[in-house]
Amino acid sequence: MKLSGLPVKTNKNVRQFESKNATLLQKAGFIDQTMAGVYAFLPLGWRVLTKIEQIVREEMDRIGVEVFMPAIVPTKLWETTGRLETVDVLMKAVPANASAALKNDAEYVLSSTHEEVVTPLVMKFNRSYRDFPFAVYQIQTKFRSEPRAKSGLLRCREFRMKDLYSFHVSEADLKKYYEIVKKAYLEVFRRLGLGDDTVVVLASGGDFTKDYSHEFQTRCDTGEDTVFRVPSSEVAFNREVAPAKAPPVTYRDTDMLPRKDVEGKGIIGVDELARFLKIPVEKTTKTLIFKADDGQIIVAAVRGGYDVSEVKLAKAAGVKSLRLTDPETVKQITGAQTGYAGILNLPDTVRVFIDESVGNRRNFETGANRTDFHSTNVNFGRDLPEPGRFYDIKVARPGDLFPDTGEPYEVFQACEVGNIFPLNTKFSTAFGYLFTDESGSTHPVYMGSYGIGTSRVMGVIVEKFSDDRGLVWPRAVAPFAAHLITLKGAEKRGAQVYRELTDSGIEILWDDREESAGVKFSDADLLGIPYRLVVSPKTGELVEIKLRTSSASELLSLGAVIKTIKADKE
RNA sequence: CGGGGUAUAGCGCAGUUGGUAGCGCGCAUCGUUCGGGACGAUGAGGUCGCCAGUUCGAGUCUGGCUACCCCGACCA
Repeated sequence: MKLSGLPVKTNKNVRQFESKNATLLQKAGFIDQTMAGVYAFLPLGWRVLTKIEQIVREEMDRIGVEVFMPAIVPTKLWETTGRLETVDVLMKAVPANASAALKNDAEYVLSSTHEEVVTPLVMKFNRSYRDFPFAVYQIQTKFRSEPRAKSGLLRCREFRMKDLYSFHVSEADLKKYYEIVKKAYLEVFRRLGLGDDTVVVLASGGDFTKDYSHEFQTRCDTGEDTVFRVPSSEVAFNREVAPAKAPPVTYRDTDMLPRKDVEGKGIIGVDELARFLKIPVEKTTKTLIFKADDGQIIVAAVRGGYDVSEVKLAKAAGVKSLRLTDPETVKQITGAQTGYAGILNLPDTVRVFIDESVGNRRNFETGANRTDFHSTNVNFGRDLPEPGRFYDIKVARPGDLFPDTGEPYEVFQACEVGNIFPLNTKFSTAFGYLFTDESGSTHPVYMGSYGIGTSRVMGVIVEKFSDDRGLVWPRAVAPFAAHLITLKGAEKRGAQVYRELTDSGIEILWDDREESAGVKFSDADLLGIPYRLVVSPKTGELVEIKLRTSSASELLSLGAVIKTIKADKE
């Protein structure tokens, strides 16, 4: 392809965004922002995305069959599963004006995922145990009304995703296939050049399952997830579910001191409180009061500096969901206004969950359950009974220990590039998808769903591989294998080299513009194509070849250049 | 959803106490350059986000809205 033919130019002066991918991809003319979280893919960007998706397609074709489902679907399907009301990023398409409404006043869901489409689809055809297992996948545009789109391609409202759905007669068969998908995904990320930095992470199963789901997380400082990896094993957790043991407190109190109730009006929040009481934060206790979906009141306490994990707390309490209670309920339960809740003198009617980080401390602080007052030098066994058991209901933080082995976690930021879910029978039950077994009786179908965010992967690759001069594409996803620059005085030779390279099957981008050498070189760096070839009056019958990742170039014959580039293919 | 910032030429930005709008890049024409974002000359290009208001007069002041960017997500 000739660069002069591209209807897109690089832009020397684009705005600096926080994320490299947003800045560089726009500077190099790979994408263009239409609105927050919505981008047009320009010729070079589209080629990259297509390459990423082709790799995904090749690996998915080994374990499933490609289909293409609609993006706008009837709201009824989402009513059937109850998710029309619960998925908080779901968007609708509605008539834009009165005359459109007059002709067709229907509302449609803009799909954010396709369980609601694929389940009724495949149940039309597959009802016998003989039809199972099977899996279908698609690569498609998805819509999610993110409250805050950000970081270029990493968090979009409209984005590209590969979604695979599998169907099974038993949970055991689903689990077997689930492991096959896991392997296929790791192969995808290896081929995309992300293999060394992508780990399988245990995450919350959400509504679908009590078990963990699995996320594929790529190390990336711009990523929004925090991964807690156990150094001595392959186990890693998303922060939201990482089991955590707090490190021992660092202050040393040996004797119990007399308990004091200290007036501290308006002192709310552990940092302010610790300063006010002149005690370390780790001596304070944070107490939160929740109401479960079934109405029961749940009091949760963690050591100061920690946050309560609603996911862990809900699991420990055996409830579906939790919400912080309103100030009036707080007052009823603690007898104090919001801000002074503690674990002393709580009524028997509430369930109390005390995190293990609260234990093993002498003379700690807790809210006095009395407006304006905080209790200090509190001790279990004296001021309140030793709890029957301590829980793990805190959000893990760096420095925490993996409870099973006691070793500190390795903690890093990462970006979720893939996610696999055992759906079990949630959707088959909602849609009444039953299969008939050998004996003629019917059972719900077991399902799994598996996603890879292909446009997000493109952003992650930029975050990881770019440098201060521009993009650096791994060979497998680069828009072209080589970038040919012809300098003034070598136009004829350049055209000949271009033709021969093209004929040899190498994907080549030819900068045939009448620009200065400097512009061409810096654009070549910016576009980040793996090989740079230069033909100039100086190179004669030879061609200069240089890797984007290296500063050393060499002069080779055209034949040797072709050989070198071809030999490097994956 | 809460907080902060921004909105002026295709892009990035400046614009003083309110007085009729500017720079750089890019674009067009000509000339000189040509292995690391070259230079000179000339030129085109703007309802200053939208709606109200104050004023003789608003890019500038006031109110409202919208969009974009950043930070934070009920933390007792």
